[in-house]
Amino acid sequence: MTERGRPRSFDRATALRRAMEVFWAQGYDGTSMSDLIAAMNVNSPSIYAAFGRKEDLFREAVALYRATEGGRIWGAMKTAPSARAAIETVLRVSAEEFTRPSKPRGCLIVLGALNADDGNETVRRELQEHRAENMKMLFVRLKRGVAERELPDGPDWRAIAAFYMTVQQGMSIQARDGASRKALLAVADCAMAAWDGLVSGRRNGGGG
Amino acid sequence: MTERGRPRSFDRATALRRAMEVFWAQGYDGTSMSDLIAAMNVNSPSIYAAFGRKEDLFREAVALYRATEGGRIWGAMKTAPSARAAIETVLRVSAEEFTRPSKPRGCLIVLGALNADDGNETVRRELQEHRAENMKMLFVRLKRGVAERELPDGPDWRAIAAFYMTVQQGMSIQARDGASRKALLAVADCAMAAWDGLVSGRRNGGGG
DNA sequence: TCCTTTATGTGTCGAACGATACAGAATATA
DNA sequence: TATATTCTGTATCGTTCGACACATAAAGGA
Repeated sequence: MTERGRPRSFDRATALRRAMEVFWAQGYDGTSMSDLIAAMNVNSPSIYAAFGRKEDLFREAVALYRATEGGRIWGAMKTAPSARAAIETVLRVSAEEFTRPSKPRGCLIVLGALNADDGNETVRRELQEHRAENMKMLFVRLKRGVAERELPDGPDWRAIAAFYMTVQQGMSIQARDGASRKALLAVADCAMAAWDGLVSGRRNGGGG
Repeated sequence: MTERGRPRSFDRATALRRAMEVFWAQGYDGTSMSDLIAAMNVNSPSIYAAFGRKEDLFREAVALYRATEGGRIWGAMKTAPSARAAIETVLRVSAEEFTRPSKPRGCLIVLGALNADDGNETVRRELQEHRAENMKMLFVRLKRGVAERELPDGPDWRAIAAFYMTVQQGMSIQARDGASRKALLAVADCAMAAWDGLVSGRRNGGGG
């Protein structure tokens, strides 16, 4: 009852990682089966046998991305000593991951499928749900800070979570456009400059 | 020497506007000639005769977008009474435009062509240049504030311009994901909460 | 009226798309 | 060795893609 039949001639994990990188660089629609065949170095019948349809392969690539890159970015949500440190770390690690040499720039979850096409509606909605989960994670971390008396109860924490999520997502576009790691870290610093004002409830400064 | 030949049976400006909306909603790659034929209510040979290739039509649609939507968003850069007001207005008008009912959500310049495909490299690079122009416009407005003694000379204005550009671009993704107008306006407010700290040179607040 | 010019609708081109049929090769089990 | 099972490479399916040939229709100018 071990493995019957002809053994697989390629390493499934390696092929999946290569597929992930292609999807990451070119998006779901922008990646053709020809691209995958070339990158994975596996012929199409073997791809279909091992991973199912293109949509299934993409889903598995997204899962791998979330387990690796995503883990590096969002891991701080659980390990950081404070809500503020958690958010700052997410932004700073994002800046680093989005500009890692020899890896695609930006985030697969953000850039993978933004526009609705004929056959990508399922995939697009799934990525959208992942983005919503990330924002929720941020919101929950802030509310935890409130519950633990680390943060005050006044501010609109949902709006603040949306703000930092917006910055983190915008960084993907900046990275795609060639922004340097240093530039993205500076953007993260600017975003954190809003923290004190947001926490203290002063939504707008009075400068002019 | 007036118009020779059979007159055009459709209104060119109307057809272009409809093409713009389809590109806006679905992106360059996500929009097929069939989609355009249906939306413009014009057969393909007439489209090619009036606008050239799909790429040319997209370029003209982008120009129309920049002249209309783009003008509403970025017009404040020249009319606002201060650099701060200019940026705040850009963000707030973006929030409104990106969530206008019966129009596609988000920004065509940001969402139109993010991923590299086979034949969209030119289009992608042009949108990227438009995004860079917008950031430069923001930067120039800030430097003008410095030159006019409205703003101090110390801060890293390039980083600050990149920050607000990142927020504005991130708002496109939020809008695509269904964020309400109110939510996006709150994000804009949060971004403006960073202003005083950024201008005064305190990059990070000390909270914790 | 006849000719030139321009636009239209039908139909279709070659290429690329995602997805498989099929026969043969390589393994475990009987 | 024989059989069942699984994977591999070749070749191709039907569809859709962007783009265009062609004949015809509708206008102005001679």
